[in-house]
Amino acid sequence: MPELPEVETIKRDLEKAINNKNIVEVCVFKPKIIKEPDIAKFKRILTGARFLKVARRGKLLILKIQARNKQVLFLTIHLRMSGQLVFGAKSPSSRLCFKLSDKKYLSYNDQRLLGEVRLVHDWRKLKLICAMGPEPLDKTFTREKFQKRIAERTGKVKAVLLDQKFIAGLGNIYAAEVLFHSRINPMRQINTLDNSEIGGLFRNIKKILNNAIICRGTSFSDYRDGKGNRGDFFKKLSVYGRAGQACRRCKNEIERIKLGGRGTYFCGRCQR
DNA sequence: CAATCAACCTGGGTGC
DNA sequence: TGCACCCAGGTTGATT
Repeated sequence: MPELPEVETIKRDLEKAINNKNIVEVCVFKPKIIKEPDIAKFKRILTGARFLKVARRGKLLILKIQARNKQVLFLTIHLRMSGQLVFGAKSPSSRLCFKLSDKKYLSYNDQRLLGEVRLVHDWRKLKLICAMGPEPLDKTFTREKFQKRIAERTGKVKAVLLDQKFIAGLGNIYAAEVLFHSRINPMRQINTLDNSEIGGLFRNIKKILNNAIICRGTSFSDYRDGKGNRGDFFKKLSVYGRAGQACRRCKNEIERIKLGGRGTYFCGRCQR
């Protein structure tokens, strides 16, 4: 479900909502999503702990916490396909729920149970984080670095964009949108891109992710922000989910194919 | 190796 | 109504 703009939106919402609040009670409804061997210990450590900060790396949410014994820990949450982290009321689809000191609830909802919650001393040591590519919106992620990374890769351009080791945070929606705006066919081998195509791809990654954050993400079906609301970027989608509809640029029919097991949308006339 | 596929899950939609 | 598919913002590991 959530890609970088959605996770960033949740991060910003939660930062305002839960910072400096204490956890009064921890309810675990589906232990499966908690990737810790001892659920009782997980609950024990978190009960009475305080939220200090919310951060994001790629699609991973990182909640900095201080336990009762003053030890600093990190609750990491990967929402995968259908996870939601919502502040406010209790939810019937809740899998894990924190009752906070202001009597409100922070609820982790996840219809498909594919999400992962961990409690760690150092989030930087997580395998997922160690393997993760650069943050696309970071100032240190330059066109030169992007070009260099492309030069050492092979395979279809869309598959590379989806690879979190190549770049962190792009998913199926934004990879499709970035390729449309860059006028590159998703099936192109990445080593056939010329300099101007690489430049366009680089600029569009930053531009589209930034625009999507401004719109508070894309709610296609079940994405919700930290307050339980939908995101507005779906109104701006050019290709994702638009199979059979007219290309906004050339009026050709948008195609849908399967690439790397994922639904892939593109305009066969605009994207070469 | 690159590409494909199944697995992890639940639930909504569609067509017979 | 029922049933048998197909689909879904992700990731990983096995196989060809």
